[in-house]
Amino acid sequence: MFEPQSVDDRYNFGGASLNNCEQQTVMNSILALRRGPIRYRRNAMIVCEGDPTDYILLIVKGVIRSCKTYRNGSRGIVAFHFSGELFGWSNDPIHSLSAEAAAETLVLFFKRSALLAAALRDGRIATYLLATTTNELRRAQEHSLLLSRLAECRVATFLTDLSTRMGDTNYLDLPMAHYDIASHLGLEIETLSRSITALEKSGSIARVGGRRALFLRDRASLERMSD
Amino acid sequence: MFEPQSVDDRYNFGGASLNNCEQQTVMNSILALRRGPIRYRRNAMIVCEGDPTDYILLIVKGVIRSCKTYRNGSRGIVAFHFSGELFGWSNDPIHSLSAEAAAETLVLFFKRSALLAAALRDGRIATYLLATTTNELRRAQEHSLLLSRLAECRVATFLTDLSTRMGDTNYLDLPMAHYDIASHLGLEIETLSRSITALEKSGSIARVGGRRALFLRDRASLERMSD
DNA sequence: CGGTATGTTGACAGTGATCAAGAAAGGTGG
DNA sequence: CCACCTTTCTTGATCACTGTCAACATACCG
Repeated sequence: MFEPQSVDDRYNFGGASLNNCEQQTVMNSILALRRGPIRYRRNAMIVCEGDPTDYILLIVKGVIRSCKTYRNGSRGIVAFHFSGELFGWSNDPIHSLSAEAAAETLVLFFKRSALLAAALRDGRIATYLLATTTNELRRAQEHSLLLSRLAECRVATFLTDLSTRMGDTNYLDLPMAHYDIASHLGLEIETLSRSITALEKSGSIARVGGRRALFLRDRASLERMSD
Repeated sequence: MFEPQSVDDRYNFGGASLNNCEQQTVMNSILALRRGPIRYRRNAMIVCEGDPTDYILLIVKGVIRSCKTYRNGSRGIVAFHFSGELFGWSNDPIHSLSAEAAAETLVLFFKRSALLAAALRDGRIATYLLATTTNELRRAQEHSLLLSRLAECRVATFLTDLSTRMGDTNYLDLPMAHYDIASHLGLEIETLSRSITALEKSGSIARVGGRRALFLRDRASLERMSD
């Protein structure tokens, strides 16, 4: 099941509040507990709502959507997670959300109990986990604010945030499907499509090539919509 | 400025993943660092967006709204915080959100640097902070899901959640103004008012007395809307 | 007892959802 | 490499939900 592979310091644990040296030490302590990686194909279920919270995930490569499925089959996407992000920490014994591969994805696993024990022993590990969770919280808060705004603004903000998060070039190759983006933004895909078209017509963005790639032509105007 | 008062174990640090005994120890360590409490009148600004994140807050009594103010003066409310909740932890040097009293409120303060130092020294303290932050994250996630649903459903869910959070009786004296609830739910106050009226007409809730108190007459039907 | 802040109700407009059709991209097998 | 099929995306027409504007009612506060 698990296929170990060499782990080097390419792994970036995004945004902890420790200094680099400490972060390195913490990272090594944590990585010593790893299992995996495992590869998932697009749309594969990685963690299901209701599964025990025995493992924490670290994304090596790809994109995961964290989502909830309603009775009627519709899906709400709480967040996307990218390479280098650690998530799935919980206080409860079972997951309240599913984690699914939004694209081809490679994932490392960490036993929750081992991490917790390490955290109690070494405050730096706990502090590191606290920092990543605090980051995620802030993202969730900003996202909930976003959902009260107009469709075009939600899309513009999503695009600039995504671009920043993925390396800050103005060429943006959307790694997930439109229907995933739409769910995440609380929109239908038709509205998402229309919003993209509107941004294109206003000159803020341009479609590139045949695939779902975009060029952020006027980032300032996109960001102006987000205030 | 700070008016120390006796601190006893009435303070409940809501939802940590430590056992009771450990939680008690941690609580005492944390409380030893307290400053305050300070009293705030309704609508008073406690922390302003952009303020340094030097202090963490513990609500002794009352309700705080965590919110963002836009250029046009409108306000988005990310969350409400109640008695016993600790919040305001951040990775950044400045707050991204304001904290304002949504009702008469009493607050204790903790120096962030002292808490962080204590957390690095004692993994249980860090783990405790991690648990409260994880709770807050989960709430924020569920809230963002809620915002994609119909107005009446948002209101129904808000009411049952609030009732549960405030002690689980079916009499619910709303501690904050309707306009705060509306902002929190991404609605206008007119829509909130209409939704409450609709829930009342359907028999799920009833208004009580002259003040903003409600009786959850059919909790099951309210919860059925939330799936 | 007024005066202000807050909440309710109605009429109408605007945004986004839904339904429907078609176009483009990606994958598969010949 | 092309034909064919499926999945994903785009566009249009219509409808429902919520926002906006306006008037009024009620609670709150000196």
